[in-house]
Amino acid sequence: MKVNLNQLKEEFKKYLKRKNMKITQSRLDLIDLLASYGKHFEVEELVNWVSSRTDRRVSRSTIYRTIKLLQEFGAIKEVIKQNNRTIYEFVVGKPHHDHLVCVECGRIIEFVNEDIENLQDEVCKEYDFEPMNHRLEIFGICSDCRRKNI
Amino acid sequence: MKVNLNQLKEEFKKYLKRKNMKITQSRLDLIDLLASYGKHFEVEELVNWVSSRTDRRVSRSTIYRTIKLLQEFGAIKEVIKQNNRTIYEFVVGKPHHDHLVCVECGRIIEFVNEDIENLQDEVCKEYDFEPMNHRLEIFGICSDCRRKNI
DNA sequence: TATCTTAATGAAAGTCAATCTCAATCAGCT
DNA sequence: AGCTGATTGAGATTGACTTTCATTAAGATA
Repeated sequence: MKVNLNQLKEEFKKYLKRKNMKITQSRLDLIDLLASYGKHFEVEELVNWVSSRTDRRVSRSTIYRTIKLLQEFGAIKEVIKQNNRTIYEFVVGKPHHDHLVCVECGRIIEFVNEDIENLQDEVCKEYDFEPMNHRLEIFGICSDCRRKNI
Repeated sequence: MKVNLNQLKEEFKKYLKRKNMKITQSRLDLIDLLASYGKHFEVEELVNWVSSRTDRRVSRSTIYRTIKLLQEFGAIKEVIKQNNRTIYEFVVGKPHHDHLVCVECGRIIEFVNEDIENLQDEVCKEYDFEPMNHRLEIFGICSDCRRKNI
């Protein structure tokens, strides 16, 4: 999936201006870093990865703060919440999808299902509820782990 | 929704025996307490509530340990994970359902939708994934809060 | 029923993700 | 270039949850 990073950053700059926030190097760097990380991540994992790079140093505090900001902006999402851990995903350029999570090996399988999305919208209408986002996690055992357990 | 508490406790006793665990007063008490609490709860909330009762004292540790046990047994479920908080529900005697969560007032609306369940099963088959449980949270603004904001 | 073995319990300490504090720094307006 | 207020980083703090370990209780056995 190709993401136009420059375009994304321009939109983020506009977003920051709208909120009277400043366009800082750390914030723009974090977008590059996240885009190049290219997989599901936990914040502490990202903190370690970023601090291991000599070219771009961003503190733990700023990473946490920027993650929150990028979430509001819509570039990343909390996709799995399990065992006091939060797994995020950089979602720019990806269609909405949900996740199968193997409780044995931790494998994460993404799936797209329009029908489920539509049914959710219907439910929301029924309850006069305005959805902002949602998270569907299906926990279970993946095929590999089932084979191993036989 | 009527729950046959005695029957539930008998099943729980069998479950404990199967696992070579002991049938203790605290464990049985917790089932009564949860059944009488009758709403979504957080563990700390439960700890406070239980410790405010003079008739049944159960320690924080035991509550946490028993909550985990009852989850494995299937009597309670983690239904909402948000902001480092976990909201549980006593699910005995209730059909499977999912939740709309108002991010403004915290209201939780339960809904049942067979079609969504069936589609999830199809997705799992497609990926040869054996589902154990799932959680669908739809975050948004409820009708009351939208009215207030106008 | 008394004894014995082992699991369960409670209190307190520990863990860990996440947030907060505050002095120093930087963005960006004038 | 100077000014103002937002941002940053380092470390302290919070809060949910877990672990430790000495004491207690379950429940099997005699």
